[in-house]
Amino acid sequence: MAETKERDSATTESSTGEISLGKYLASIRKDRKLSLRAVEERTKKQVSNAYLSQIENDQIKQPSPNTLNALAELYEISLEKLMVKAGYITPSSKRKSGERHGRVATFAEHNLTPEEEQELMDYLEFMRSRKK
Amino acid sequence: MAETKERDSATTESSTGEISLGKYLASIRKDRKLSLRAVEERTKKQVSNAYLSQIENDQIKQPSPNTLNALAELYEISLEKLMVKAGYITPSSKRKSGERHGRVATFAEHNLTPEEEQELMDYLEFMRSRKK
DNA sequence: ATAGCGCGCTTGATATATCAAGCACCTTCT
DNA sequence: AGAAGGTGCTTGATATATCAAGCGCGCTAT
Repeated sequence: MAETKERDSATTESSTGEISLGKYLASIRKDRKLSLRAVEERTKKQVSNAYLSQIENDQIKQPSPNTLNALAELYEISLEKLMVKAGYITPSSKRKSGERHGRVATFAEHNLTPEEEQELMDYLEFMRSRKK
Repeated sequence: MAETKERDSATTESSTGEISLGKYLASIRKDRKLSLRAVEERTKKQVSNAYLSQIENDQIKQPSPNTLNALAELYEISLEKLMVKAGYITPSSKRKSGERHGRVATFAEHNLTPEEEQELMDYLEFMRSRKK
C-alpha cells in the first residue's frame, strides 16, 4: 500500500522532462530505419528482438548497462543518456533544464572523438550527480 | 567457441591479473575496518550485509552498477575498476595500436578532484575497450 | 487465393540480484 | 554463569532481466 509502482509512464517526464527510455529508444530505432530483428542481428544477439520490444514499451524497468551500451553503440547515441533514463543515475544536481553546457576542447589532447567527448562530459555529470 | 561459464574459485585472475571482485572488495572493507553491517548502514541500506557477504564470497556474478557505485563511493575507489572486475567491461583490446595515455591535467578546468580525474580516465579506457 | 516473408509483439521458462530473518560463534559486560 | 551485543554467514522469498518460441498481421509475389 505504501507505494504502488504503476504510476508511470507512457510519457514519463522524469528528470529532464524527456520521454521514457523505451519511447526514446523506439524513436531512434525508427529513425535509423531498423527493425527489431535487425537490431538483434546488428548487436550480435546482445539484444533480442523480443526483449527490445519490451524495452521500447517500457515493460523493462532497468536494462543492464551491457544492453544499453549495445544499443548506444549501434544507434551512436550517448550511453550515459540511456543510463540516466534507465534510472541508474539520480537526477539530483542536474543542469538547468535544456541547457547546453560549455565545451571541453581540452579533451582533444587525448584524441577524443566528438562522441567520446560527449560521453565523457555526460559521465562527469553522472559522477557528480552520484556524489550528492 | 562459446565461453563456458566458469565459476572458478577464490583467486580469479581475470582482466588485470588481479583478484576477484569479491576478494578485492573484502580486502578493502577490512582495510577500512568496517563490518558488513557498518557498510550496510553507511550506504544507507543500498547494500545489505547479507548481500555484501555474498558478493565478497563471489556468489554474486554481477552486482548492479548502483551497488558497485555505492561501494566505490564508500571505499573511495574507482567505480570503473569495479565495473571491470564485475565483467561489465571487456578487458580485450586494451591496446589498440600501442596507445598509451598520459595525464589529463587539462581536466582541471572542470574543477575535477583527483578522484574524478582518475575515474574519468578509467572511463575513457572503458569506452575505448568497448569500441571494439 | 495462398504461400511466403517480414513485421511488432506476447508469453513461458530460466537465471540472477537483492533482502529480511535467522543461525552459530565470539567478546565483553554484570 | 548468563545477558547483550557484535561478527560473518546462510537461506527462503521475491523481483526482475533476458531469451526462445510462437502468434497474428500486413505485405508482396506467384
